[in-house]
Amino acid sequence: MSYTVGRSTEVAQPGSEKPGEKLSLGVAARLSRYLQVLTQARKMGKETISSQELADYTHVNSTQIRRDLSGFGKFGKRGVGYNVESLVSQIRKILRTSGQHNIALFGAGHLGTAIATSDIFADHGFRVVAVFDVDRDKVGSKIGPLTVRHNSALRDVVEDEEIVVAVLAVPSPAAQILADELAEAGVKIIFNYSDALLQVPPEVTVHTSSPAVDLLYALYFYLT
Amino acid sequence: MSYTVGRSTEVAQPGSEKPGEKLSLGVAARLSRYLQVLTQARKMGKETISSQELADYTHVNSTQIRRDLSGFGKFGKRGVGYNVESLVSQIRKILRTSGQHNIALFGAGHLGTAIATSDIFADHGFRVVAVFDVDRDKVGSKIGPLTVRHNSALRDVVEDEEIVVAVLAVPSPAAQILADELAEAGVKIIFNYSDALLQVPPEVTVHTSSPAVDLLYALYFYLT
DNA sequence: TAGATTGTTAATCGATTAACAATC
DNA sequence: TAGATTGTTAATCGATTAACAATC
Repeated sequence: MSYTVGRSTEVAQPGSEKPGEKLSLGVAARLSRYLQVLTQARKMGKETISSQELADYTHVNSTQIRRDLSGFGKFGKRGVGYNVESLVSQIRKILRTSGQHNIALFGAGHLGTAIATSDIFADHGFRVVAVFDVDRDKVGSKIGPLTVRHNSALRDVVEDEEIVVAVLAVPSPAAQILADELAEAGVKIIFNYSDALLQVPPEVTVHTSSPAVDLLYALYFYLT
Repeated sequence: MSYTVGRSTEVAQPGSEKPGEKLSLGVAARLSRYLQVLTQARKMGKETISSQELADYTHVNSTQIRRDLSGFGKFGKRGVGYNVESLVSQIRKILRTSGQHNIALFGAGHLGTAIATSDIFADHGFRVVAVFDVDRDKVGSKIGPLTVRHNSALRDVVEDEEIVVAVLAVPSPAAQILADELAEAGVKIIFNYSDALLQVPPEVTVHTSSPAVDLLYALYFYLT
């Protein structure tokens, strides 16, 4: 941790987040959120967007949005707003996620099929390159352009395709075993759709999807 | 809505979040997060949990967790931790979401089927009471115990079942039309799985699921 | 008792916001 | 030019954390 040095010697530049420094959790979370709305807006053919519009969709204060963005450069045009297309690529650059990322999907049931055939991941530069299942009846069948493989091929595929992200759409009892194998194989991020509480080594990050909890949160603000 | 009264007459008690006051966004979000982990832990048969364990799973600082909780009462036992079962019900009480809530699901495709047959919602007190689709081939078929109905029955069902929450697992082009009808029918919370940017009246809250954006966020911290 | 973990304090740090000049 | 919206300041507020006594 050496930012004491960075701080003291650094001269603040006009648009001045220090490029070497990690974004704070809050900033990274908000930038991701802007990106979500911008991607949707782009898909709907919107060309420019104001900080106020972004605020309406994200529920983040408009001043904060302008502040977050202006830390990295002057992306907007006064009196007009931000160009959607260019802001998308700027934020992706800031989040260092401009490239394509290969992901492996586990579980070829309803949820797995829904994920593999939707473009929610594709829109953000993620490509599902392999689908796995343990059910011999499913192995060999097709989901879109992909052929379902057996879990036992996991290790090879993760290596060959340089897979960093795995998505688990499997029943809870299967999730922990799979998490162990994935960590072992070198996967760094596990996106968990099951309700298992996964134990993983420190270098692996687990993100558990929990729509019901998001709903509880929304419901609280409706009820009060 | 009568908490103005509650506010002015209230005297701050020892563990003293004023019961009449709304939680801040941050506190409500964190409490929801604890609830998620606690629910998983309970399912796995865990009886007590320490603030440190909760911190490991939620990535929230353990001091903050103790602080958040102690604002509402003394729920823990020194030297032991928190009782999982009782903490779940305490937090649900604080979030005022102890009851059962009926939800309507739109879209009987792969995603809709996955949602209807999983217990991710049921575990948190949400019950899917109706599934809708526009496809005449699907209408009348069964998903678990539920019969798929045509969207045209929306209004009646929302009224009869007092539905406040709708989940949209439909293609993007259908989402906005549905959102309009739902707002009209009195639904207050729309959980959107499509990538449409929904316009709704101010009394309606939209929450758009975006796993890819969550992944981008996780990826940023892996890459840096 | 000894060890563990809570509840709480006090100090710091970062997030948030209103306001407005700059400028498209 | 007139209207709109950004970029930025300055002031406030709430979140975060380390530390430790209380106590199970």
